[in-house]
Amino acid sequence: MSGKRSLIRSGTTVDQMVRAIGDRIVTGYLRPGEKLDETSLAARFDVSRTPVREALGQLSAMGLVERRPNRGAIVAVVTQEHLASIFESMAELEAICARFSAERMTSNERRRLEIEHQASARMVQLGAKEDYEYFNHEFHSRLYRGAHNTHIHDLTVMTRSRLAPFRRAQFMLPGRLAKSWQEHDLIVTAIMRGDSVAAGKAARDHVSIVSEASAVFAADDRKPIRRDVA
Amino acid sequence: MSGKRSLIRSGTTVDQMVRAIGDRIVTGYLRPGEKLDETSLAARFDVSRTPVREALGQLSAMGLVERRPNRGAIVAVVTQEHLASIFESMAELEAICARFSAERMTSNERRRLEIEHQASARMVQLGAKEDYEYFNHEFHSRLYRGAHNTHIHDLTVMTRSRLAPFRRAQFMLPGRLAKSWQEHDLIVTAIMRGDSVAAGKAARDHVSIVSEASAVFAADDRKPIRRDVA
DNA sequence: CTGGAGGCAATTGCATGCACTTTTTGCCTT
DNA sequence: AAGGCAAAAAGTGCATGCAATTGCCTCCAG
Repeated sequence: MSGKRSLIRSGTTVDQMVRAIGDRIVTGYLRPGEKLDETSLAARFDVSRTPVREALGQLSAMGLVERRPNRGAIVAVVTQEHLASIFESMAELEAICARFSAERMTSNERRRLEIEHQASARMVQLGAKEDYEYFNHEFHSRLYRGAHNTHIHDLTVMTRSRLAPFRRAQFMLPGRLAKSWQEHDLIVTAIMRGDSVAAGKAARDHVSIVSEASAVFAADDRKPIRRDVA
Repeated sequence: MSGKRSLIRSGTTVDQMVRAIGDRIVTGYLRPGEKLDETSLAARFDVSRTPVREALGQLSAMGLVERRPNRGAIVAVVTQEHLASIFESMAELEAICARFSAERMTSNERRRLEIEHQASARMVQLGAKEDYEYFNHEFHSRLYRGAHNTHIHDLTVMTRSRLAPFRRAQFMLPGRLAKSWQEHDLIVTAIMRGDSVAAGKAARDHVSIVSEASAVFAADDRKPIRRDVA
């Protein structure tokens, strides 16, 4: 190989591959079921097959990629049933995070949560889906961190990444933006008054609704269209 | 390299390495902090460095191994704080599994759970720690499966494997065996009568107690003794 | 036309080689 | 004797090569 691959940020080549391929899966650019050819990927990213292979192995360990011995790797394909189980897990995990957050967030964390949440109200008014999506992501991350439990945090983030391809389109549903904000509001209120039970319930309900909203789109998502790899 | 490595069961070489190294970590044969030298491991298992590298990468993705770029891999070392967070997560996960189990187990599953649980009472009477440990493991696995949620199952099993090195010695504590059985009994009873709330609480409490029991030994566990790799 | 056997191309799996980074060792200076 | 520096040793990271497996295509028999 020749030219030093530029762009893509630091870390070892393997890490870059994990991020690069993982991103493409999580963002839905690579569809479930799509073939991940080592040679093409290597060529596409201008590296040898070795780091690509290692990356695929790690992604497989994370559940984003499915590997059939001697038969190549594909983007993990989840059955409707498995997807439901992930969503349900997500609801429970978020409930735990919210519950712990209500009990453990520092006053600083509570303040920030409230402020950012209020700020996101503006995005709703403007109907700025993209921006709200960002706020939404941040909002949930705050809950995960606010639980002050590293392992739960990791599990939750991991689970969220597995859902990412399926929940992307959720804010396309009319009125979903405002509803989402109101659901967040319930969570925030509960957390602010330290009501862990209410916070947990609100968070669980929130995810359940997202789950249903996403199910609408999941139906469309089962044509593993073959597109150029990258 | 020469002789076909025999023994260790099938799958690709990488999978074998993942299992072999993972087992040694989970069973405590390799201690947290211990260096995992690619070359030695490769020599020990009579394979080249490549599959060992891939295995280490996957184990790292699973959290069992820690990888410092250019500086080798070590068995993941968890701080007392992180360990506590894993135990706490475990308690929550088990609570979820027990709760779902109470709601969803088939009558067959309930029957088997009860039967095996009663059978394990005999191990307690005999003080057969090893045997009880096996029953214990099975018991919890039943709960995980009984939840009828693949993803929760996976998360829970994963989390359990991370705790394995630290909870090995729990049954060494005098009287722990009988106490453990009684705690199981609470869980079983609640599940049998479909009381999900009680089942969840009983499971959470059970793990919390194990957590404390293990903490006693965790203190001893911080001499990352260097022993021969395998 | 269907089903299957055989061979070929494509792709994976593992081994090896080389470059680069980190760590160690031994010498020199203060 | 302690500290620092430099060169060597060790070990990781990636590329490449080769054997083995799979999947496909063709061709032939029924």
